[in-house]
Amino acid sequence: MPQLASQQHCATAKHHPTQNLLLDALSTDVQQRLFPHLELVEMSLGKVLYEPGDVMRYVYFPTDCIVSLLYVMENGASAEISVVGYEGLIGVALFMGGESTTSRALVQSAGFAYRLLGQRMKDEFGRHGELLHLMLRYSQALITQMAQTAVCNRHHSIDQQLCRWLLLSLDRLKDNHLVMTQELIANMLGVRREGVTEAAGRLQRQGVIDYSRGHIIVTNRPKLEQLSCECYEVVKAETDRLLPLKQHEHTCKKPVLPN
Amino acid sequence: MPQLASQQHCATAKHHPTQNLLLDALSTDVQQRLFPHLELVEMSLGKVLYEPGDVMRYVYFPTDCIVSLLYVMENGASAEISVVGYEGLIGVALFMGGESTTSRALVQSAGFAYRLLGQRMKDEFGRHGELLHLMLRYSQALITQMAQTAVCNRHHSIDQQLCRWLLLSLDRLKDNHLVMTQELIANMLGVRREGVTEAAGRLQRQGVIDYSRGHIIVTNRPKLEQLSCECYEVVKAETDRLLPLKQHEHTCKKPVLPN
DNA sequence: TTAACTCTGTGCGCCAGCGAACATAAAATT
DNA sequence: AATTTTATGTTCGCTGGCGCACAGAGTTAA
Repeated sequence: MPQLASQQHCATAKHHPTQNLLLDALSTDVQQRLFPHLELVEMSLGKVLYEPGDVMRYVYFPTDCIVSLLYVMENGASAEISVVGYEGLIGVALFMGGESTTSRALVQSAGFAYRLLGQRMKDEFGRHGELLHLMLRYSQALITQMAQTAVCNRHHSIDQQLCRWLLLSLDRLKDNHLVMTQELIANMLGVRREGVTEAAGRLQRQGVIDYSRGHIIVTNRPKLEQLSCECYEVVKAETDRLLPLKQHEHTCKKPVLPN
Repeated sequence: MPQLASQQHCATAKHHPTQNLLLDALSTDVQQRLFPHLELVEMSLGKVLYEPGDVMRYVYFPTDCIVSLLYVMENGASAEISVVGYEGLIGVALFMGGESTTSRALVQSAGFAYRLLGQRMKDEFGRHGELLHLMLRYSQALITQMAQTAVCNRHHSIDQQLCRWLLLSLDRLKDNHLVMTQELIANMLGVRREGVTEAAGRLQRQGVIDYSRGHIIVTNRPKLEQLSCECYEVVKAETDRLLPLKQHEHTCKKPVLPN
């Protein structure tokens, strides 16, 4: 009964490594070697994957969660450096060689991820480099995102940055629905909560988003993109260039996508 | 006459690849394969190594110049993402796999660098990976610098940022003397020229620096470090951790170094 | 139902940094 | 020596974002 088997497969395949774009982009050869070593883990909101200086043991490949890399200053204030979802991985420091970073990795939107022992990944690098080259390209995309975050922090208004941030998050979610308080967004952007309240209020009045108590729904994505600064588009374009694998429509995504 | 030979060596070795810390850190084995392919090039102030999107052919290993990686926005405003001197290289995108970046590389302080054809570098990667691993570690240090730039742009005053910037530049120079107009510093920091004038004035009055028409001399480095935000120290500490090779005192450097 | 708590809204005074306009002063050019 | 160019200094009004304080309003717990 292949039909039933298939169904069963579908059931267990509610989670599958290929839901992560990087894992999906690998050749079946590499996949077959690697996938047996992947471990599905639940990523609950607020979970800390690593703290600054922690020696990382695993790299994480999100399937449907979002993780923020953020830096926490001495006085406790914080700023998000970059954001990672099903298109990427957490833990580049493991193969970059540093083993740890100065930032903290925090689950920003709950879901799941596959994790892989750092050593296994390095072992695979030795084989013939396909995995390594993919990881490096992803790293460059991440670098681009960090660079643009720096630019955005310097030059753009909270309103623009909120738009950028919403778009980045949206791209990593299945639908237009974001579970996130203004307080948390403020932490990510490194601004006051009140600033986010005002910016969000303006977006609401313009009919771009709908929100209440920790739930944000984007109702007009084209407008959101228009209101955002160039930073979102720069990062997106460069990421697409570096990792031309995004065809794979994540799930039932984007009822309101342009182009 | 080894004495004379040594002298002569010194003369031609006014420029030598090992003046770059990364090249210096390689095993003699790798050095012997690589150095013959290095080409000494002059890096004049304002020279552009690459523009956003340019396909890079060479990687550059500075010996005594400083290069800024900066992003130029649609409206022409700019922001420095990171800064590279004799401790690093320009062109990580070449081996990361992207071949190009969204940023521009601009010579900020004139001097020299050795350049290497990208393909040669990749060829060496295949041999046994020592070069690759070093490059990756450096890349992570660069990532740290970018991340911290983002944080700094968000949270710190122009005064603090100027201190950070001066320290970063100073670390890459032979002496305490910086050739740089306030206008250019403003471009790097992504702020107004007037803002830099005021901040520099305050530093001058505090006896930390001495400047006039494009020349800045740091007279009290400890004070400068004290006035800087944490960002400088974070980057420095992490870079030292990732690349423990800096022993090699560049030249006649740091008459006013603490610790 | 009441009470405690969490999330959002709003108003205040404050200040860093902006943009613009202009002043001085030190090179560089003639 | 006179003139132009380049670098720095200063002022002024404006505004975005900050810190603070507090007021609803929705949610959860008792």
